[in-house]
Amino acid sequence: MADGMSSEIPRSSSFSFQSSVHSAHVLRCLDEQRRCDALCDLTVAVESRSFRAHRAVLAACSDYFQSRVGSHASEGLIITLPEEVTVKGFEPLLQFAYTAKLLFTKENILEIHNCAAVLGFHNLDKACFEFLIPKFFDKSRGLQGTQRKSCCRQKKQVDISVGVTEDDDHHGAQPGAGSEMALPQRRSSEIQCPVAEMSLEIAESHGQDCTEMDVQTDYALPSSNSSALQLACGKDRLCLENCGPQMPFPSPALSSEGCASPCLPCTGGDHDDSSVCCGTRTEISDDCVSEVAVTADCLPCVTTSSASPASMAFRETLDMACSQPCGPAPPGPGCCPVAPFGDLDSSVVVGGDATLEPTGSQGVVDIIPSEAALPDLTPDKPGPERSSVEREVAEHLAKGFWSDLCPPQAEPLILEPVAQSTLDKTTDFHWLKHLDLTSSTGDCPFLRDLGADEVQLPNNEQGLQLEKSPQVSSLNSGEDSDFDTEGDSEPYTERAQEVQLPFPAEEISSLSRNDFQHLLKVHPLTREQLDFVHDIRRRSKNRVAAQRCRKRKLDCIQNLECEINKLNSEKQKLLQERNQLRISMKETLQKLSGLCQKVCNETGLVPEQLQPLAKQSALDGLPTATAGPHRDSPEQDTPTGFSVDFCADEVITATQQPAPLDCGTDRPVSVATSCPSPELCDPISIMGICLDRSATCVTDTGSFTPSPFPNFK
DNA sequence: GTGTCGTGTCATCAT
DNA sequence: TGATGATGACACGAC
Repeated sequence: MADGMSSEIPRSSSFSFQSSVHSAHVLRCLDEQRRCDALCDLTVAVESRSFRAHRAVLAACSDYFQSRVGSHASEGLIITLPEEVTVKGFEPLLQFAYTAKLLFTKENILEIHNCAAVLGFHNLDKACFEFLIPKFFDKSRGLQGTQRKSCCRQKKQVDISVGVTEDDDHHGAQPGAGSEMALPQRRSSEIQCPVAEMSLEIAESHGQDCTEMDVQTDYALPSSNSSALQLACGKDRLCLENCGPQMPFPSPALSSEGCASPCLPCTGGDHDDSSVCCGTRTEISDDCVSEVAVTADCLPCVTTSSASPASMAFRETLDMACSQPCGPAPPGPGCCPVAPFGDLDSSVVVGGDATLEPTGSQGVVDIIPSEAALPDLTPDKPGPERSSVEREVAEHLAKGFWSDLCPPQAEPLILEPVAQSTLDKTTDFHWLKHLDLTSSTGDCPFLRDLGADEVQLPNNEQGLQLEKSPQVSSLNSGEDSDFDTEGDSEPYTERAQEVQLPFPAEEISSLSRNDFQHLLKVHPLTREQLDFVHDIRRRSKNRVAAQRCRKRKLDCIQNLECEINKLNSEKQKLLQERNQLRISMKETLQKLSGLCQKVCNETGLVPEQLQPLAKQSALDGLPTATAGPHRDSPEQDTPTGFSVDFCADEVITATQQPAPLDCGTDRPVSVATSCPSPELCDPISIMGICLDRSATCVTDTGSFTPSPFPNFK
């Protein structure tokens, strides 16, 4: 952790894990190929440098590239990036596209951010600025007893409750004391919090003084790698404002407790003066004089309250990004998987060598998803079908955020003794128990993104009452609800009434395993009731599993279709390349033929006489660049005499190809392309080939080898 | 009437 | 050993 931090998204399902491993492997291979310039079909020109890459990779994670390469099928595509994109900012993004790891430091973080905005790296905001930061705060849950304040109050400053680091062990050991007590020590220490770094960068860019850095947050952010960040953020005051005024809260409890996601998409409503829709608001100080708002998703929306040149420039950059087409990215803006390939384990490495120098100006950085920029997230536009991968990621995001944002103590469950003790062991989304989602499950941005609106939570009117914490583990399947349709629930309800269940039938399938067992313990059931309960539960689980399975199948089919298209385009490109090589070879042979004829005319020799001459020249030690190891083998003493094995062993020799070379087949291509370079080849031998073959080659316009894949054209 | 599609259910296997 | 998830197969209803 000398200069970076990393965070990975945990995987909760075997499918997701396997996919991530596969994706990671594929990406590693692609990255290797990119470094070797293998199969690269795209050249990206940035400033004075050029980067070779695979268009599919870049298009997969960048709206800009998707729009650019989508309409270009020609080979050798060269994309010159806008001036706003710098090498400094683009190179980490390119690495991010292949490795899902973003390496950035204080020096280049803003450039990366700008480039990401311009290029539409819609994953970065979620992967880094929205996802990583809360993850860093994970261990701050240890101080849940400390101060928690509403994030939706008018004054958006709440003291952060982080402190697991050694530093905070000293300063934050006082429960309830909050971070304010430790602020003096924190301010002068090194900062490694990326948000704080960004804020400082912006503040410094404004060239204004900031005598006090207030780092405040509204909640304890989750973090899996928090030491350095906590050290940093614990030394600053970071305000992560997450609740927009139009963000309805699931319950009054949540409203008061400040439960929201840092990347909540806009659900509609007007934007008030704060422009805080549902993004992450990083407030450095109260008296900041400038605000820079950046959308959390691919399309930034800038609201600048000052005319600071730096902020204006930043805004212009982001405005340009706004103009970039988001493209028909499958997940759509704002709902992209965290990693470029969605299922990849998203690791974001944060360079942490920055030092907090409280000399910057006051600045407010709002990371706000604009409503206009998130059309797909509006309720009236449900958007495309979410893949299981996206669902997994969103669930993780939701789990990571909401579980921390909604403290368990806020709404204790009736089943609390068992549920809480086994909370971490279960695989269901028990974290949702801490939420009061009775108002609308769509209030969770991640789940709403997945169509969780369709989930109807149990409406307990009898039996066991879980008034404020209904079980919604059925959200595990997203929109799949065990009783999502009245037609399905009626038979259960009727049957439940028949067997006189002491609790709602809905809970049978909605409860987690431990809760369910506890429920059975609490309510002694008859054999009939027990059978019914188990049957309901089994079928419900299986129904959900079947839905997931089918979704996965569809996703696989879609992925395969994309793969086929990709391979098709790749094949077309290779065919064109081969055709050009053939044309080039023909031209070369024609030139050689002409030269040979000229030599013959001048010397009065016939072409056949040149063959022994060439042979003798070679045997006499006439310089040939790459004489093959078996050059002196008697096999070369053939009537044709001229060998092309000087290029490489794998090159087909003339003796091994007694039949006349047909330029319309792969053989000439093999000869031509196997030769490292013309100057490395024996010109006399080439001339011999030319003499032997030119008659048949020069008139051939070339023909393609029949494809082994008839459908791939 | 028939084919297709979506969905639920069962059986089976793996974890 | 039981619970759970994944998945193939089948049935059924809607269109």
